[in-house]
Amino acid sequence: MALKLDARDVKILAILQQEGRISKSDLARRVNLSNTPCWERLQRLEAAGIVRGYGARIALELFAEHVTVFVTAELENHRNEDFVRFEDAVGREPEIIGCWALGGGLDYLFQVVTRNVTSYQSLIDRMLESEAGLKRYYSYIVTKEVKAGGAIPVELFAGT
Amino acid sequence: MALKLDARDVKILAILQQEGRISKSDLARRVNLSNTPCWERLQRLEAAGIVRGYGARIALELFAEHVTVFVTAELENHRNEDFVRFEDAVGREPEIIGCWALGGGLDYLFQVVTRNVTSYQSLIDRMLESEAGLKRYYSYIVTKEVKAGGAIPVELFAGT
DNA sequence: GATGAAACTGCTCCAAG
DNA sequence: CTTGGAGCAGTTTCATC
Repeated sequence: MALKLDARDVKILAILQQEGRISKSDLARRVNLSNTPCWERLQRLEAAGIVRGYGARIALELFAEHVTVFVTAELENHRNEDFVRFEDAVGREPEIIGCWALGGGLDYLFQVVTRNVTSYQSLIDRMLESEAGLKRYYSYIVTKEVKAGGAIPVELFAGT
Repeated sequence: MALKLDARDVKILAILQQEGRISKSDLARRVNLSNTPCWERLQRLEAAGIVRGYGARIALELFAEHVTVFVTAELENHRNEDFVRFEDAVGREPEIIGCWALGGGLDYLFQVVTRNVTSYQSLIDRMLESEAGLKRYYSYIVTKEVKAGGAIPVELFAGT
């Protein structure tokens, strides 16, 4: 690991995950530090890339019909270049908002957010016709988001 | 849908998803608006709950060993109260950072971030022994995050 | 919608303990 | 690590076009 974090650093991360636009003086108060050292800690965390950036959480359901689909994928071949090609294809599709390589029988799981099942099917057709190397896939349509944007439980990793 | 958004609102959302801590005057410049009307739009978006909040993106891999696991779950029973009980159990576990109800044969998919496979197994044991109603599950260990924290492609939903 | 400005709050850096 | 503060930048509200 690049950096050793103490409990205060971890608390800073936990707060920022939930309240990314908190003012730095409020943040300092929340971790029982004065302004300056808290600011320096945050600088270090950002410089080290541990805080990768900040983003707004958007409630898409409030202004647009859409579908979320999880897809398990198996590739035709399993040479290194096949994985690279598939991952490039995934990177080029903005509707694929997450993708994970898996151990075991399946190669990948990815998450699609798109307008409707028709546009979902277009995406899959594009993946099949391109050189992505997708062999078999299975689609799981999401009917309800039970828990989303759940923060990483950074507290679990304090002092590791 | 609660609110009608025009192309500028959507652009504001797209920018805020990626740069949640951008200053409001910079944001105004980016959408070719002056300070005041841009600020009013953002107020409306936040008040309507479309901007749900802001959060830092954390690079956990830079400071802690951890495992990510996706789990498909099937419940013992399928009465309304069974779903409620399971979803409550999910809500109580901070290591479960995402959970989606699925159409088709499987009931749920959820995502776990935890220290190691031992702590993952503890979580599953806890779910099995509790009244969550978990019958069958399958674990997919993540070996690589190919694409994560991918923003919702809000541009797709402009003018809907 | 644009502009300009006033009053305020917060940020960044620095000095001194 | 603390406090205090100087100078600056960003925020929010207002009045005017």
